[in-house]
Amino acid sequence: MRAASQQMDLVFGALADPTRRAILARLADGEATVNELVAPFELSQPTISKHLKVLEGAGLVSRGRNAQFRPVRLNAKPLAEASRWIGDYRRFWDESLDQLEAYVKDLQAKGEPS
Amino acid sequence: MRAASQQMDLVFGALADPTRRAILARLADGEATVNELVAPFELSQPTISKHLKVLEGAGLVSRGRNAQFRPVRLNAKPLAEASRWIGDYRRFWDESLDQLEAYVKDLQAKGEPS
DNA sequence: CATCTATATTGCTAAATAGAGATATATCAA
DNA sequence: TTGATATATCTCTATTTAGCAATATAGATG
Repeated sequence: MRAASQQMDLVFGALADPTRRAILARLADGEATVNELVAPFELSQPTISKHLKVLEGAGLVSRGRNAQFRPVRLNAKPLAEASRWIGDYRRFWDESLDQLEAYVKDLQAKGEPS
Repeated sequence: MRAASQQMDLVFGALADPTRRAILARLADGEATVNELVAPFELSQPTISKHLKVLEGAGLVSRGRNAQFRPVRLNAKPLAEASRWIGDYRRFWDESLDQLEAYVKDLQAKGEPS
């Protein structure tokens, strides 16, 4: 099994490209053929196929078979891991520092809240 | 102002490297000097400095000044954006397939385009 | 079979990246 | 001032990446 950290490298690396994020956004509306994914971009078909390979390597899409089509569908599971990783930093952004300090003091004073 | 999409390229690109993720994890415990960040790795100081530049370019860390030290501290705000982006896909992983299908059917019943 | 369509693969180039060692700069301390 | 420490910058190399055009393959259809 691939180390979790390597998997994160692949997932975040895949998300680092705007074309690939746009492909995922498109796939959120349902599966698509490669040509359907090529259409909105001014990029060649081989280039999109390469992006799809990166997404597939990260586990973010999977491919089917339907005659000469290889429909692409979203597989969001790896995003759950990525979300969890980022979530560990939530306390650093969703409260101002003062509020965070107050919150921590409140925790210490009262015990476990929601 | 930098386009939001470019900012995401930088943030996800920064997170795609395990050394940089480890640096952020370390900074969650408080600010650190460059040498303190070098110590846990078998990487040279210039290499860590380069990673810090990438993190700074993504807005994920900021630098202070204290004598000859340039303390590095976490700036998690850009992670909020990244989290929001990923969050748009939450419904694809935090519900069972049956529930997802029900959700899609519900959308279709309400006339939401696919 | 011949051909058309969908997609993958190959081979290339240019640019970006991670890493190193050497050296420069800035500040402190004696 | 001299030297020590912290960090940045320069220059180089190897690897990876995004992109393209050309070509190969797989399946449908005339």
